[in-house]
Amino acid sequence: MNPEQLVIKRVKEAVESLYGVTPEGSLFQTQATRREFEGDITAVMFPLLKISKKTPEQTGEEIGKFILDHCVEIESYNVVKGFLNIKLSGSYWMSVFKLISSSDDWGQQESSGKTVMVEFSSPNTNKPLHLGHIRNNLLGLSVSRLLEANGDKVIKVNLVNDRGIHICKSMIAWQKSGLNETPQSSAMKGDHLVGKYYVAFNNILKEQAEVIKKSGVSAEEAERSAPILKEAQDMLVKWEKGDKEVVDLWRTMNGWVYEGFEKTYDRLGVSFEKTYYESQTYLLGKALVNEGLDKGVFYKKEDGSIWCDLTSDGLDEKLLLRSDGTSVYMTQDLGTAHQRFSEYNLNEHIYVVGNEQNYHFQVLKFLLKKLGYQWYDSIYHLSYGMVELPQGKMKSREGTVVDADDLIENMVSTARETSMELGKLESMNNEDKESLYEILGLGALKYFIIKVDPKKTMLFDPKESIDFNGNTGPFIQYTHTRIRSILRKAEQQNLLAEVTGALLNDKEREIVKILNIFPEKIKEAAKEHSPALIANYAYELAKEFNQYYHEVSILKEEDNLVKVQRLVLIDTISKTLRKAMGILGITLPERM
RNA sequence: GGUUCGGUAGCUCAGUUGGAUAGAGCAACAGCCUUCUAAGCUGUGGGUCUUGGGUUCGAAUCCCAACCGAAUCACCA
Repeated sequence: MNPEQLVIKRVKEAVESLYGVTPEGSLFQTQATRREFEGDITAVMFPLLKISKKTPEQTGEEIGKFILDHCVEIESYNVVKGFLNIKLSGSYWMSVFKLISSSDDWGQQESSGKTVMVEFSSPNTNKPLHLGHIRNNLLGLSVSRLLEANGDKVIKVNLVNDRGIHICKSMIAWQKSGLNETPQSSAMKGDHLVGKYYVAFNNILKEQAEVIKKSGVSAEEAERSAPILKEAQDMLVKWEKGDKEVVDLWRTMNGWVYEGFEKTYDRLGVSFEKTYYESQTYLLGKALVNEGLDKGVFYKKEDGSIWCDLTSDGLDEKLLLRSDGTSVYMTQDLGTAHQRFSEYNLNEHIYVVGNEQNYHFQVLKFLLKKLGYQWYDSIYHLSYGMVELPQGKMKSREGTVVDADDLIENMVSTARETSMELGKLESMNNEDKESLYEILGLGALKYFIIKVDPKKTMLFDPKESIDFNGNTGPFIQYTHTRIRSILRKAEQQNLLAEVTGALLNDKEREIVKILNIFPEKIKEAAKEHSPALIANYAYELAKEFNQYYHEVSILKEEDNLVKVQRLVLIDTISKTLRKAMGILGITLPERM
């Protein structure tokens, strides 16, 4: 039984026996005892005063004495103001320790029977991934793993925006260059090559607009009437008609982008069970709109466009089909949601999408509700904040966008430099070294981003991100290597790790307490959809171990029973760290 | 203007059923390596938890209002 549950049960028994009443459960409140006081669990007396009709101190004393006399699990108690601090017995904690250390996958929850779809990444195919996408991908990945740890079946999906005017822009610029560049001929990663032409398009557009502006029209009007934009629009029309030449080029250039994305995904450790392409889904949803029209929840304007009036819900009117009958973004999202809920038996559908689309998802849920689909409430928009730089927002026009591949490369280089400075890897071959730098660089990047609450706008300071000290991924990785190093030496000495029942000291007891809350932490984090909670947990555990490491010696401990039991403890810590960091997609190395 | 989300140490962030003297990291300063890996540990300084009301035995946390900041409210996606 959990310490909290145990204490609540015992306090309840005490209240019943002492005061002859059975109060409602909400009156029993516990919390972990603060460090400055002696004890493990603290029962709060204030809510019980109306029953005891005594002062907080007297109530605490009476209940404390009662449970001390009647329960073997309680070792001692003390009362401070209205707080009854209860210290549980060594044998109680020993039984907890045995339970945890004997688990082969501590923290993992049993199957919930739930199926959850997580959509994330969702890139456009006209330019490479940037820092914002990294936050999206890391969140999607870690939330997926978190839910799996929580016992859910997770289906990771990607919805690639592979069609539209933006990709036509890259195509036009590529055609106009006449260079026939390919990733092979240019030795560029495919997504970067296509991105280069997207930039080229915008440069030509700007030039043309400048010229037109001289004839006295506004800057906006000038851009709109630039010939190259017309060409892109014409190309989109051709694409929609299935023009062979255009479609072929579109396929080729998108193919380059996918090859490039694949490399970035691989490096990040991101994968999907299924990838959807907008070119195949953008017509979905029209039937649903007609359905809504029939049901009278949507309406048609004189020009033929179809809308939904959400003003009574505090929102605006929303367009669902254009007057020419073509669909908009929302139409497609209605369609894909419907398709997915029909195809899979989903208990939840999570969309990892930036908070600039909060309104969109709010509307989406209202529309589905109006259409009468019960599952509208199973949609969860995991809305995350923007990533800002010290100089402010990333702006592609000002060239302040942090490219994903560059960033990863920088982090790995920093790991390489730091490792070489410290010089602890002489015995390692080059291949192993390189893969270690990869693990460290990516660990630093991932942890840096995941540790902050998803919904908060976060600041990405490059200087801070390459600091591998303090609350960072490499700190936790380092902690792990320390443990592994001890365990390797223990193996060489043929020491058998074993729970011997040797008395746990204060620090060890503290560590067992932290290990013990890991399953709860996973449940809580899953409920909140927040991998950040797991990151903070891993940090707390790692910090606790490092203090322990400095306090006691493990291999030099003279009492063999204590020594071999400590090996079990640190092994359990290392496994728990691996589990926690594994949820975040971070690998813990054997040495560094 | 409407909607949504934020405001905690110089900086970046924890603090989630309301609980004791609000915690970490970075930066600054002072210590600790013939020792199981110093990417570590210990200590010092640093706070009107944006402001003002309210509820409560008790509020960073809940309610109301104001202020500041972000996003969004397209026949774009």
